[in-house]
Amino acid sequence: MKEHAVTIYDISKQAGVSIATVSRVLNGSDNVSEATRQKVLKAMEESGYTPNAFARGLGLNTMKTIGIMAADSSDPYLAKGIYFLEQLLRGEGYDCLLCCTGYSLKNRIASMELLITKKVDGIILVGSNFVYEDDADNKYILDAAAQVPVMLLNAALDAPNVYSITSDDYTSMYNAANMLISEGITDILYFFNSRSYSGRRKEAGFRDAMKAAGLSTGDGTLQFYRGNREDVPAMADLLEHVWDQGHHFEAVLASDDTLAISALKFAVRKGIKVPEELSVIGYNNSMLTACVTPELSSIDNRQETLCQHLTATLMGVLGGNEMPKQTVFAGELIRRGTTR
Amino acid sequence: MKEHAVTIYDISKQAGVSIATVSRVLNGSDNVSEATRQKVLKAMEESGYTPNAFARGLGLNTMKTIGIMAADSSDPYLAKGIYFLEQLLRGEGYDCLLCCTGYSLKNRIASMELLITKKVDGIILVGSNFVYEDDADNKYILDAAAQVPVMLLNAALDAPNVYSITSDDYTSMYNAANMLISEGITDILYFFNSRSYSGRRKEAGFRDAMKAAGLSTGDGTLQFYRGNREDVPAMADLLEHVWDQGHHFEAVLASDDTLAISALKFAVRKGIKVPEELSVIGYNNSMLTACVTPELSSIDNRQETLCQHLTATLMGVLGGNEMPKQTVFAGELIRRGTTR
DNA sequence: TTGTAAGCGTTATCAG
DNA sequence: CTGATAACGCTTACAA
Repeated sequence: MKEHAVTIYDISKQAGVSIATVSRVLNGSDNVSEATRQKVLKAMEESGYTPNAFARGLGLNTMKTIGIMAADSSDPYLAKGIYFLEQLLRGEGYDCLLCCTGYSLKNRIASMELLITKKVDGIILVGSNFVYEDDADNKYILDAAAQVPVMLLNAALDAPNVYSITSDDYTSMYNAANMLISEGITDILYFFNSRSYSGRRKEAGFRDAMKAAGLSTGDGTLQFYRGNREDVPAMADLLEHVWDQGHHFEAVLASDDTLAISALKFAVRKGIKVPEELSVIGYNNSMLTACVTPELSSIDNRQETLCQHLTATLMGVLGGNEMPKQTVFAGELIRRGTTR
Repeated sequence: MKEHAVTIYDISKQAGVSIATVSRVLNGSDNVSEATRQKVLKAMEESGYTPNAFARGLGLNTMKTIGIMAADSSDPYLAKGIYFLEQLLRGEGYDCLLCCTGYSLKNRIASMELLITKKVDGIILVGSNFVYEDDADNKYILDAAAQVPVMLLNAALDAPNVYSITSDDYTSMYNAANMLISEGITDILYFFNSRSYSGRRKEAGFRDAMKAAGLSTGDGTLQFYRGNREDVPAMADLLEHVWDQGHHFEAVLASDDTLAISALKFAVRKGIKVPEELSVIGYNNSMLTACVTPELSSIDNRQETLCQHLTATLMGVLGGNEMPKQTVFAGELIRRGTTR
């Protein structure tokens, strides 16, 4: 199982040329006569030669690899992003080194260093939770950016060699709240589970829409869920608790489809009719929207578009071009059965 | 941004020792006096030295990387597997190169070769869809196994240097069907969307349970869904169509949670009560089970356990130990609200 | 305990 | 168009 691997020397011998020539045909150089090229190609074919990626990496100082970091690659939303990115990058000839970092900063710093050590050509941070509120905590991003370009999917940070691609979460949430308000709904519960960069943008959008309509956002209008991100029943419990405390609401505007799904579960428990008595809007427009009845209205943040743009930008940067530091795409509310 | 990288030579000079010594402290060799070790460590610290991974890879012929292949890393079930594996492998000091191959054999062969070319230390195929019914189609796995160990998560293939870790899908499905039958349910619809290795095992389990009970599995008892794996409404359409054709059923036994969810959607459309008039059982025990009301009964195939075992086995193989070629774990039906 | 020097398999720079 | 030959940065016998 470990025969002596065939190298460029073997090929050069077998084809009766120098290793330089072999290397040339390997890299598609023009300066090779068709005759020799064929000789070399034939030798490669016959001996089943595969160039050694490490040696090549050493020479070229790259192995065409991009590091992808995500808190949890099984989170449906992040998983989609990773999937799109992997496909796109592969199309550009790059492989992806995946790093699931969890949510602890310490872990993230370690992962970042590891990727740098492995000499990836660029790093993509998938998910807004990588950008912290406290600037000091974002130092690890700047440090990495000193070595390789860092791309932020769904988060923004203004720093040298970091590029941000985001959906306009603020406006999306503002518009969604506004739509509810324009239907005469005033008791809106804002349900969220993250204070990440985009989490804060969303929240601001909601608050501003309420303020613009002269509505209060006091006492329990915003509910933060801090438990497990997959535990839908626990989320429903929280809503039930709020309701039982006497805080009734006519709509739930959630920062995530999972939270919105839990509102539906809550409604069933309480016998509240959706959407007649309760409107529900989620975020991310994930496959979960189709899993429930009625189907969930949700804000689509155009992940695939963001990923395409991110990849194109990264390729531009790696190609030595000047690229836009921040790009923002508009989101869109997809209306389904949980809104009137 | 591209200062001449600091190498082992710089350190050796700065510490006043040879590069061999530097290399020794780098690799934690015993044969270094504490005094010199400190000198070297200090030099490294001061100059912010990071060993070049490519050079090291060239010398050691490994970069401690495992290739992970999956059809679609955003499929919730596969995503979970990838997540567990990545965590476990990182714990062992390995990084993961992710390859989303889709379902076409051609693509898979290419991805496989690519991973081999990049000189990964092992390859993990996540998902039973990598093992085809026609043995000739599995040649790409054997070819890869000639170079590096290949691990199969949830699929089995008997070949040199390939190791299979599976859940006993046959028995799980057999038992689930049996449970329904023992409750007096005879009109069971088996709803599936894959003819992969584990897909075939599940189907066989269902068929055998029916046969053992003297029940027929003719005319439409098994329904194959061939559309998009996320399109729940389309799945519900199929069930509705079957029902409207006059084939009524008292239970849906699904090969996947998504399919089971669609049965719930179908039931709501038709006003059929679950579980009183219709029992539903899914497979994978994913987070989807908690998203619906009533919550979905589902078969847990112990992904995390499988992943742990897979990782341990792979580490054993890489360590040169003899390891079991095939391991089977039992699954378990988690009963929730969609079964009586 | 430490140093010298020979790889590891490419790429790239020069001459020819 | 082609061939020597020097990097690339590290590991590892083999000497000392």
